[in-house]
Amino acid sequence: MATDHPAVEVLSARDRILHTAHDLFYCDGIRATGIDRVIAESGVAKLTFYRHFPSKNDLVRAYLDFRHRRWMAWFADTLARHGGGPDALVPALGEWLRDPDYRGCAFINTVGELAGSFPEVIEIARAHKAEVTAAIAAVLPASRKRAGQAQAIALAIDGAIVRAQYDETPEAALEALARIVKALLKA
Amino acid sequence: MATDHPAVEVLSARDRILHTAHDLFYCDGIRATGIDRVIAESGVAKLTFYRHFPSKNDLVRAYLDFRHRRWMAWFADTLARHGGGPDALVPALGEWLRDPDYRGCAFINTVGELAGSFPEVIEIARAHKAEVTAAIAAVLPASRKRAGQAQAIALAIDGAIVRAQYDETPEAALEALARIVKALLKA
DNA sequence: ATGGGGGTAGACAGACCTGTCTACCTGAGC
DNA sequence: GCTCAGGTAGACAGGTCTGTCTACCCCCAT
Repeated sequence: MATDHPAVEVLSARDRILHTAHDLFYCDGIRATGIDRVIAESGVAKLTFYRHFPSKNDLVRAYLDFRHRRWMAWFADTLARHGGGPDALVPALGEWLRDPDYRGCAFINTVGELAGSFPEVIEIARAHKAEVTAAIAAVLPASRKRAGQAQAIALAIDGAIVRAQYDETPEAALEALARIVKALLKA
Repeated sequence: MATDHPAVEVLSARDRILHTAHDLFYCDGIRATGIDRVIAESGVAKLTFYRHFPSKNDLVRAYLDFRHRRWMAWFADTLARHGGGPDALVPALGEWLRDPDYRGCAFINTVGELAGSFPEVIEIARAHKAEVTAAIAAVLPASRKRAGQAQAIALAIDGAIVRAQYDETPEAALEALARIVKALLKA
């Protein structure tokens, strides 16, 4: 998930805010990150910030949208790099889970944090996961069971994502995930 | 997960605080719940609160410990009610995921919310999940593969827990979980 | 009967939160 | 040359957060 962006100076104010917010929200959590900090670290004036994002919730929406695009592109690319078949799934995920900046799934974390006060994030997460499931289905062999298999693998991936967040290393999660994928595709 | 407690009046101040904090933390999130609200809703004086829990993090620790005991007891009981074998797993989980007050796993949510500022919750979550995995292993048939199967099922359960949090109903998650459990135990 | 442990009520400090507002600057297009 | 869109800097309001502190009270065991 290391996606290099162009040097900060060439980005528009809006993009600088969005990149900064992404990094802070993903790493520290949304509630833990004050608007003031986003403003300070993106090197923008307060008025400029509020012109682009009238409220913090607008920024949260933009953050999740940005994250969604970036993650889907990374996922498609990484699956392709690993051959684009069913065997690409676990190694591709492994790259992410082993990233030192890994902090879990932005959507799962945001739902856990904000669903109570900002329920719209639930729908956003559901839409994201539906696209992930479709991307998984696309690498599975065509068969009557493909949709069900993709659902089950997507669920197991969510489990691996969460487990890698509190285990000391992601290896056990990857091993369990591999076992599940293998059992599902054999059945 | 509906565990009825004795009438509020007979509880000690500490227990009243703990029950109130549990309900608010679990339902609304920890950061979203101010100490003042816990104090007001548990009907206790501020000084009393701070005598029992010198800081909010102490309350968080107590909340997770309380939740852990309550959940493990509920899980053991519910597995037993469903026959205590491998086939008890999905129906037992189903009872939880279908509970109208269901809001996901307290430990997963807390890690997502607080890991950045209070890393101790990661260890607490890991210890909780290790006990859950042991409880799962206890209902599986003895075999060379039992430990690995229990790990994989525990991971799939985490996935189902998360998925049921953002899906409109938990049924798809339960179906996918059942498919995974079946495939793993056949293999 | 009296001393003290544990409780109540609530003011207060100081930090941080989101969001508004004023005043000024700069550079590109007309 | 002037206008104006879009930027900067930062004071300010009003709320909420955690945590401290004073002052009082009540019940029970010594």
